[in-house]
Amino acid sequence: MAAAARNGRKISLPTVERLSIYRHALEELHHEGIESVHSHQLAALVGVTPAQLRRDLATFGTFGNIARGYDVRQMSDTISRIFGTDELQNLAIVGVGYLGQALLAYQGFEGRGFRIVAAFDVDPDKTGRVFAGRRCYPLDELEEVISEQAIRMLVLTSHPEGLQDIIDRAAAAGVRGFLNFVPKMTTVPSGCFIEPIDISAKLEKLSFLSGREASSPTRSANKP
Amino acid sequence: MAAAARNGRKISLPTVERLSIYRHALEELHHEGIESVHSHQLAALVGVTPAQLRRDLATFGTFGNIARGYDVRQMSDTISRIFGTDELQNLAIVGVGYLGQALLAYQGFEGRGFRIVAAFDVDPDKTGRVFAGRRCYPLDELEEVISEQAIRMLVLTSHPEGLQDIIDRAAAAGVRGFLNFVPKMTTVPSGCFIEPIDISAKLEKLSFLSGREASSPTRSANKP
DNA sequence: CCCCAACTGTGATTTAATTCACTGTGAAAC
DNA sequence: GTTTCACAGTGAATTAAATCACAGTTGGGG
Repeated sequence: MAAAARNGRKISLPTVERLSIYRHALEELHHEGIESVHSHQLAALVGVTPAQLRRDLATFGTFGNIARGYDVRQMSDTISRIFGTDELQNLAIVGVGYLGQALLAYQGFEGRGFRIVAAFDVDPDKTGRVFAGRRCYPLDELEEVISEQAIRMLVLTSHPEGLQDIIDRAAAAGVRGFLNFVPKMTTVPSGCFIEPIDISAKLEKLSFLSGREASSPTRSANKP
Repeated sequence: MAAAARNGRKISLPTVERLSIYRHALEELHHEGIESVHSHQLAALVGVTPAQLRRDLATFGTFGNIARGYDVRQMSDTISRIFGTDELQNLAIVGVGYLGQALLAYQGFEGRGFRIVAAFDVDPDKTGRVFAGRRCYPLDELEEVISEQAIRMLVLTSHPEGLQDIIDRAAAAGVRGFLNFVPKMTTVPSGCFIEPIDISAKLEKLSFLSGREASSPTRSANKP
C-alpha cells in the first residue's frame, strides 16, 4: 500500500528536498504518457543513485511493483500527500516590490499545490490596489486577512525593517511557514519554520566553485 | 596569518554555504562599529554552534586572535577572497520577464561582489531596450557579449524551451556558473556548475514541516 | 612578573547520510 | 508449471558532517 508511515518517524530533510525533485521528474514523465518507471531510470533522470532513490521512498512506505517499477501517477500523488499539497494551500506575499510582483505574476504555483490569495504592503500607493488578481492589503489588516483567508504560509519580500515584527504577528495569527527572500537575520517561534532564500549566497557558492581551477568538484549540484 | 589554504584541500559545501551567512553577519557587526567578535557571539548570532563556526573557519586557515577573537573586517575580507568576490564579478540575466526585471532592479548585488552587466531575451519587443540601466541583447549575440563583457556567470530566468542550448553555448563561450530559476532538468559540461533555485520546492518543504503536528522538528532552518 | 581566565584550533568521538550488497518476490518466457 | 531474470526493499558498511572536549596560548589583573 502507498500509505506513508507519517507517524512520528524520523525523516531527514535532504530526503524531503529530493522528494520535490522526484515529483517534478514524475510530472514530466506523466506528461510524456509514461505510466511506470524503475528506480534506476528515475534516478538517472534526476541525478541520484538508484539506491538513494529507493532509500528515500522507503522512508514513507512501500510503493513499487517489483516488475513494473513505480506507478508514476500514484507516486506523484503520494508525494503530494506527504507534502500536504494534495489540496491547495493559501499563501500571502508581504512586500509588493519587483520581486513580490514577479511572484504574484508567476503561473507555476497552482500546479505545485499553492495559491497566492493576498498581498500586503506598507506603501499607501499600493494598498487597496489589485496585483495580478490579488488585493493588496495594508499591514494593519495582517491578522484579519490571515484568519479570514486561512493563510498557512507567508512569502516575505519586504524591506528588512519591521520584518521580525511581521513574522511574530503572523505566527500568532496562525501562520506556520515563512519563505524569506529578505537578507536579514530573523527568528521564528517554536512550531514555526522559516526557509531563507539568499540569492547572493547562491552566487557566492557558484563563484567559489568556479574559482577553484578545474579541480575535482567536491560535490556538484548535479551528477559529476 | 589569514592566508587561506586554498590549494587542493577538501572543502565541504555545507561549510561554504555557511560562510555566506557568517559574512553577512560580519557586515552587520561592521556597520555597528564592532571590530572583533568571539566564536560564541557570532555563532549565536547566526544560529550555529561555536564549535562548528571554528571548524568552518579552520578549513581556510587560522584567523583568530585568542583573546580578542576574530577581526571583523579582516575575516569578512578573507571570506570575500575565498568566494572570489573581492573584485566585482560580471553577470548577465537570461530572460527579462517579471523575475528577470526584479533581479535587474535589485540593488543588493554590488555589495556582495556581483554586477549585472547585460540581459538577454528572445522577445524582439525587449531586445534593444534598456532595463534598469542594462541593455537587453538578442540571444544571437550571447557568445559575443559574454566575451566582450567578461561575463563569468549567468542567471537563468527564461522559459524552459531552449534552456539547455543556452547553457551549452554559454559554457562554450566561457561561462562557468549558472544560477537557474527555471524549473527544468538540465545538465552542465564538466568544469561548470549549476545552482538551481526552486521556489516551489522550498514551499513544499515548508508545507511538509508545518504539516507534521508540532512534533520535534528533525532540523530547522534556524536554531531550535 | 607571574598567575588566572577565557578563547582558539584541533584530535577524537558521535551522529547522520549515503552507498553497498544481498534477499525475496513477482512477472514473463518457455 | 517451472525456470529465469530483474528489480524493490533493506540490513550492513562506508563515508561525510557535526559535536565534544581538551591542549596550548594570550592578554589582563594582581
